[in-house]
Amino acid sequence: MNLIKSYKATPEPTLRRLPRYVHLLNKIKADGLTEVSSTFIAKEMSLDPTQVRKDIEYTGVTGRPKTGYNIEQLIIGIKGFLSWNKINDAFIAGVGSLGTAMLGYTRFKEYGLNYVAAFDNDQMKIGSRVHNVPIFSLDKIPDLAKKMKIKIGVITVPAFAAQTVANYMIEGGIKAIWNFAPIQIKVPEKIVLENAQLTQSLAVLTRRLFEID
Amino acid sequence: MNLIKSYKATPEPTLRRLPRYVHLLNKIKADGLTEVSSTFIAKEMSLDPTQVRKDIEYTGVTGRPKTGYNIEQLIIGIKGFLSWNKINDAFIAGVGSLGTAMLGYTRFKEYGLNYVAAFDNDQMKIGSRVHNVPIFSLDKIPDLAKKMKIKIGVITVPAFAAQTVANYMIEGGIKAIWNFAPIQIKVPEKIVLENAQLTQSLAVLTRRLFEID
DNA sequence: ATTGTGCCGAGAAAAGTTTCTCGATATTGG
DNA sequence: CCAATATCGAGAAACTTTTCTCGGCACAAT
Repeated sequence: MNLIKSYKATPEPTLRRLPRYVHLLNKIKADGLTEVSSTFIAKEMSLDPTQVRKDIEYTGVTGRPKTGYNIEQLIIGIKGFLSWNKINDAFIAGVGSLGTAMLGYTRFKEYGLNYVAAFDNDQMKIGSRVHNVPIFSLDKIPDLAKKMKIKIGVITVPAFAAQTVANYMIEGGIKAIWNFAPIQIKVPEKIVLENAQLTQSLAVLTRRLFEID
Repeated sequence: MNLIKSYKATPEPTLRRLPRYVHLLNKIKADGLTEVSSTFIAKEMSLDPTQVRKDIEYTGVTGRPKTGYNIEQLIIGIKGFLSWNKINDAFIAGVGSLGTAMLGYTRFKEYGLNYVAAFDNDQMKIGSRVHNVPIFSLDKIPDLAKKMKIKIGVITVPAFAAQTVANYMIEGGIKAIWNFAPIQIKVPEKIVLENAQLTQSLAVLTRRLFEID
């Protein structure tokens, strides 16, 4: 047993389910309910009730026999566990169609993500604003990231530019990279790299479609 | 690879890694290489070589001792396994910022995904085209899907409209739904539902960022 | 107050996934 | 040709995640 680690890393499947619980909870809260059971959540999401309870256990939220969990408390608990209850300032590199859509997606603030600066190599874009976020040249990333103590960097540039951008971010002290470019980025071990290529999800869809026949 | 094994459902983690192999393989193929080993792939992607071999085994592609896998053959094999080597016509419902970005993302054709029609409730949009794809009213989905024998439906409408759209798609005989709306959709058991909310990926990123401290 | 029911939470079991070990084999260099 | 080496692929082991089982508790109805 590792002494430094007081808690064990949360399983990735659990982390991927937690936001889906939040979505469901927001909805049933809007319907006027205040308490919810693992059984109910499981039925709504086609999961096993025990699995729901185990997932919730990771967040530290506790329920009560017979009644279940307090919805409000559960939402706050999950969001807190994911650091979504505070503002996480972030940089985004690449103001193409995906980058612009990301900047325009105001709901991200519900998840604590706040874009404070965007970066692109297009001279036409540099100096302007998209959805009220200023656009700078890509090579300004290291300096600005250091000054603003940014921890999260989002990469929405084309594949060929992704590694360069990632290097800029790491140089600027960014700790977590959300990579949307369809390429494998190399980062030092201590940097958190989350690949969010749509193709990953598409692969699950198209293969499962094939498997059901 | 025997016949029984090919009927066994592929693990989801494997399916999520396969597209990342394709991205890497495309890159090293462009660099001029023709053969690649599991060791090399593993190093590039920070994985275990055995895991890479097991993943590839699912696709049916075989390698040779000492040299490894033929890159071209491996790309074709993975794509074929994911049904990406043929055109999969799809509908997309919701022509907002995300839907528009999806329609503009021409690379999807590399993955076999071809949008043949888009749907929205905005009267201003209906009848026009976005990225050369015609836009129809949402309630036209069932009829058109039946006529065109569409199997894949993409949902990029706001949460409140997602279930209605999903019902239209199912009514139209669509077999696989790629849901980007931040809500849990209910579908019959035989329908493939893949949730692609960005928040899932964001949750992994923000929690891991917290855990490294 | 008592009983019945639904649910949480802990621990065990089962299933699934990743990693380890090793034999066989293709290729390279002496 | 032969030895050295890198790699695949199969099976076993280790690890992780999911599912099962059950004891205890809160609440509701009798």
